[in-house]
Amino acid sequence: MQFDRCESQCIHEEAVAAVSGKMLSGEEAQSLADTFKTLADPNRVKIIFSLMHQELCVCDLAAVIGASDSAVSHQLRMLRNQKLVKFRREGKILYYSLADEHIDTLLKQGLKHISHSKEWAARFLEFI
Amino acid sequence: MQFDRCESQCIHEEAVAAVSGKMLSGEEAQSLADTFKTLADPNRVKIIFSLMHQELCVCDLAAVIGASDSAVSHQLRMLRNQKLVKFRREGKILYYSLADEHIDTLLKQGLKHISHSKEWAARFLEFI
DNA sequence: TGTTCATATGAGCACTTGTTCATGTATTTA
DNA sequence: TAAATACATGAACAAGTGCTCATATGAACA
Repeated sequence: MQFDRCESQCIHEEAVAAVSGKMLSGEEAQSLADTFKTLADPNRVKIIFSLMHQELCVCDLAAVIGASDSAVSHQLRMLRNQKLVKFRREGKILYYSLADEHIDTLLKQGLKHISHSKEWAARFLEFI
Repeated sequence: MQFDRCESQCIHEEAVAAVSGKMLSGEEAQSLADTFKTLADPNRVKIIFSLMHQELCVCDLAAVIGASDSAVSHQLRMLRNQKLVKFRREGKILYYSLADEHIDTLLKQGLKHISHSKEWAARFLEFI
């Protein structure tokens, strides 16, 4: 492949070749990164965490996480684009909920990693 | 609680109270966000993905993901700080590997979410 | 129809992120 | 000890993010 593009002398050629053969494409890595990026903000984490318990409208979410309606609406757009949440309309009110159960698992897996270093994380894993 | 801080009129009070009682603190939400933020970059995703297959040194990683040694080193620091990777020294060379098996699961869970909309993701889930 | 309310959206701005480039550090080897 | 190698780090800068504020949309109701 393009070993010549590498600037270093220390390459283990077989290892590099083996892993390169299985590597994600740039676009694939970007998609995965975008998925995690969606959960890479404390307010969005709080939104997902809230919706794990029950569906909520925009201003309920704003009240729960302590942000403005507008800020929450902006974040919800991102969560919608990444298909992490869905909504149903009832008159003027939009009720948001998680798009599927994988989101739930994804957040729990994050908590599981944190529980290695922080005690509080283990507590949440018991109750959700 | 601090319902008076909310700017809206549409609050479902019981729902907000119920969820508020279980809500993550700001610090806790930040820790969770930081965990996901660590995987929110395509080059870091590629690094983790590489290390799922085998341990690699810094310049191997640079060759595999197509970035400079320096860029990779900067990213590895972040992955180290968040305890996603560990390393062992052998002479001048540092061999990096995943810190534990939860990282593996975390990335797979991301792939599982993507596989809802992208076919390629399902293929990776079969082989890793 | 006009008003109100719940939510969405665009512009603008402070802050953050990821890279490059130059330099520093630690280990091996001459 | 001096030079070379593998990696780390700091500064600096372009690009991206998340908020606020002002405005738009769309549904209900008088």
